[in-house]
Amino acid sequence: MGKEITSRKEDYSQWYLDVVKKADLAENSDVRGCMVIKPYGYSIWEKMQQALDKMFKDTGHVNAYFPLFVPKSMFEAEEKNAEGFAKECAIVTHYRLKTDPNNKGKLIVDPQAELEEPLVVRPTSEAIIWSTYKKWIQSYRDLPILVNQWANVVRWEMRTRLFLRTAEFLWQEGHTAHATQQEAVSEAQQMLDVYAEFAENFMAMPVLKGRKTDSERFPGAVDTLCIEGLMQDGKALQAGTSHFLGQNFAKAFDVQFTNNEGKLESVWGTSWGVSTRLMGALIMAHSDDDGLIIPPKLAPIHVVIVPIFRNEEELTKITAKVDVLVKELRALGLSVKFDNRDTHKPGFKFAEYEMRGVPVRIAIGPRDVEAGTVELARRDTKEKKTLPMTDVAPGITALLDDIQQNIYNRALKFRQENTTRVDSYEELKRVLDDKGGFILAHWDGTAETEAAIKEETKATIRCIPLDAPAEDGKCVYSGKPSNKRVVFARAY
RNA sequence: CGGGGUGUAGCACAGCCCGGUAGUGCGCUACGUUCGGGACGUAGAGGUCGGAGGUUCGAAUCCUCUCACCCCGACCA
Repeated sequence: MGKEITSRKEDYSQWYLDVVKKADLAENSDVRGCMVIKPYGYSIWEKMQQALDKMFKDTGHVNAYFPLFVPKSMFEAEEKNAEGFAKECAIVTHYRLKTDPNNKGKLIVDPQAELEEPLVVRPTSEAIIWSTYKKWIQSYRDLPILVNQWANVVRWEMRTRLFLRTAEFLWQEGHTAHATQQEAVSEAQQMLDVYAEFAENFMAMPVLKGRKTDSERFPGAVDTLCIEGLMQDGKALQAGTSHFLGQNFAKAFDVQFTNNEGKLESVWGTSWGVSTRLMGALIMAHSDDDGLIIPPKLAPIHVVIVPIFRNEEELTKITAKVDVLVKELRALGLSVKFDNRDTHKPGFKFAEYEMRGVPVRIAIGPRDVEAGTVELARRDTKEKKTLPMTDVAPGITALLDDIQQNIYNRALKFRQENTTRVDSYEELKRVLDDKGGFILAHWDGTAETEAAIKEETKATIRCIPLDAPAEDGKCVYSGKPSNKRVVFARAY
């Protein structure tokens, strides 16, 4: 993979969109900046949701749902948060249309129906949720609150890109409230770990866990943790964030509780989220020129069976064999599709399922029926082999595990090969232009240096890795002392 | 908001410079031959050429206005 794709970096954008289209995942909507997620794309997102939701439940969280609309005054309460999102908010100002007296059949906004107070379409839900938590929390006995919501949010970006940045997107946002700082800090850390585990185990995408710099921090947070993935064109992608909010939102929304000594204290909070952007990450981390490659753990279809037949009779014979196999595979908990359409030829189907990234394909024709065999092909390596039909079910679990592992290993190898340590600004610039990828360099810790490098190179500090070993060095830009390396990259 | 571009069939486009009443490929429909890696043939269906106005005997084509979308910047925890 990697090689062919990175050699055409300039075409990567188009290549990405091609994969989205070929795999039938999504398309641009007629609505500006918005996306239609097609059934197949959505089925992959559902698999992600299911896996994540289980992990949230396993760590003690429950789901709830809060309103789409946030009154402006409520939105403003946490100043930094409001300021950070102000530039990209959609606002509802009216609640009624009326027929246009000057233009038959058309409608106009009824000027008489202006809202007393405009409603912000949530770009994130801290405001509405913390204003609700105020009502839910009186005592330390009410804590912690560990709530997640699956929702859509709207951020009016100037430029959008399918999955990676759309005006409206689907996500989950966890919002927790705690009695102590320590507990909230641990929660933020825990959820970052959950995200990293999801990315690596399910998406087969290695990620760096780190901390954002001041300038990249979530507005209103005390600390923003993130996972950063590396895409095949050498650009970084922020794949998830987990914020320690301190008492900022509790103070802004006056959320206090009485502790077990009878004293009033402000609540500590966290929030964390991942979005349909993960679909973009999945595509850019694994796809090849033939389309998408889905890790088995997220594949809506694990195995597709394509019959090869010339007439009804042959199909009947094949179907009899396939029925047995399908039963065996489903008994193992796998999702199996038998594509017996007579409207498309086998070659067409082969290509179609490859574009869609189905991990395993089984072809069975008259020859196989005679010999009691099938042809089995794996999507990740394109390897094909013929084996006795009775061997399929016993070996399939190991095969899927192997595919999952192989995809991960490739991505990890790619990241390792595209992670570079540099000790000078010249080197940093050169690596950025020649190769891209993650660049480990010393930084003096100032926002000025960070901004200057961003201005000059378009590279940002993706994160300060949590596991960065202490190492004395000099900032590549200013020459001032630094005690560890941070990760620079150009990013999506 | 700056710079550039495009609107013609479901999709991708040609035609516009030089005005004469719309075409190609894919897709779609029917029939036949095909079917172990994206089939082929034949016959069809499908378009007020983004919108409004103007010039002209005649406008997809020229002029004016307008709307929409795309790309590059700015923006994007």
